[in-house]
Amino acid sequence: MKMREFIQVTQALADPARVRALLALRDGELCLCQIIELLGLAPSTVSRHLNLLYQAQLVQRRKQGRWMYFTLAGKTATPSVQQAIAWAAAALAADPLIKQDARRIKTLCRQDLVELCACYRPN
Amino acid sequence: MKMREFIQVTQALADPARVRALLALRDGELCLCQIIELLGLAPSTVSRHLNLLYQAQLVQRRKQGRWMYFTLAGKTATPSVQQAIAWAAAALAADPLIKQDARRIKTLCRQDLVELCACYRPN
DNA sequence: TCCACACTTCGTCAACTAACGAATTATAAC
DNA sequence: GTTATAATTCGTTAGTTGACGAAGTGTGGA
Repeated sequence: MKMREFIQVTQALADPARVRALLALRDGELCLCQIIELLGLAPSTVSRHLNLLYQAQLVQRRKQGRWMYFTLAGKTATPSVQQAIAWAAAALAADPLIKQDARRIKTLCRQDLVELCACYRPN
Repeated sequence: MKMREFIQVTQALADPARVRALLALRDGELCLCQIIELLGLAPSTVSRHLNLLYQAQLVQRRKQGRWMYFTLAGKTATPSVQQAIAWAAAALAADPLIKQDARRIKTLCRQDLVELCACYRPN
């Protein structure tokens, strides 16, 4: 790993919203709108955050219809990136906010995607 | 580790100069003036960088006379911090700049401290 | 006591970042 | 096609960061 990539990873991990989004993916794939709901930030802001995580190779993404799904970077990522994710997860395992997020994600996953996306829209 | 501490660590690691300074300490203690010489930055800048590393618990420091010595955080640090250092060292083991630094440090350590401090001072 | 000097703190400036909303793109439904 | 909508891009604004030099602090030597 070159310095440039290393800094990209550490910078990506140097923002609470991005770290929350990253660790929210531990239990599997999430749609962008679910992460928007979780973080409570503007869609454009969350989109930008996830793009930074993607640039840093920390997450993978796939587009399905109108939805963009994200997962943690798996075997495709370099060992250094995988270790970074493992470190973040271990370091923050006991963090109250992260634990609360984990609970909220379970609820979010039970909701219909169309309904969920509608709730952050300002009608 | 709480979110706040985690972000403090990732932010500290999100700057090339600070990462270089941190990894320069792998082979043992260094004086601030040696790190100034290594990085080629203004003393005030380097002092601030090392203070951020100290705040993040990544390094320890001790004052001896006029000199301030830094070492990597050892057993005093939390496991998460130790793992962060180990990750950074492993991830950047092959980085050209870090390898070059390691060579330069060997030279720096052979120089007299008084002489070395003198060479970054103007005239 | 005075000076030299290693380091730190402070003020300043330029560059970067995160947030938002508005406008745009792309896809699905009608 | 036309419309609705999930997501992205762009422009703006406020706050942060990294760099420097000048001034301040504290320690050791003359």
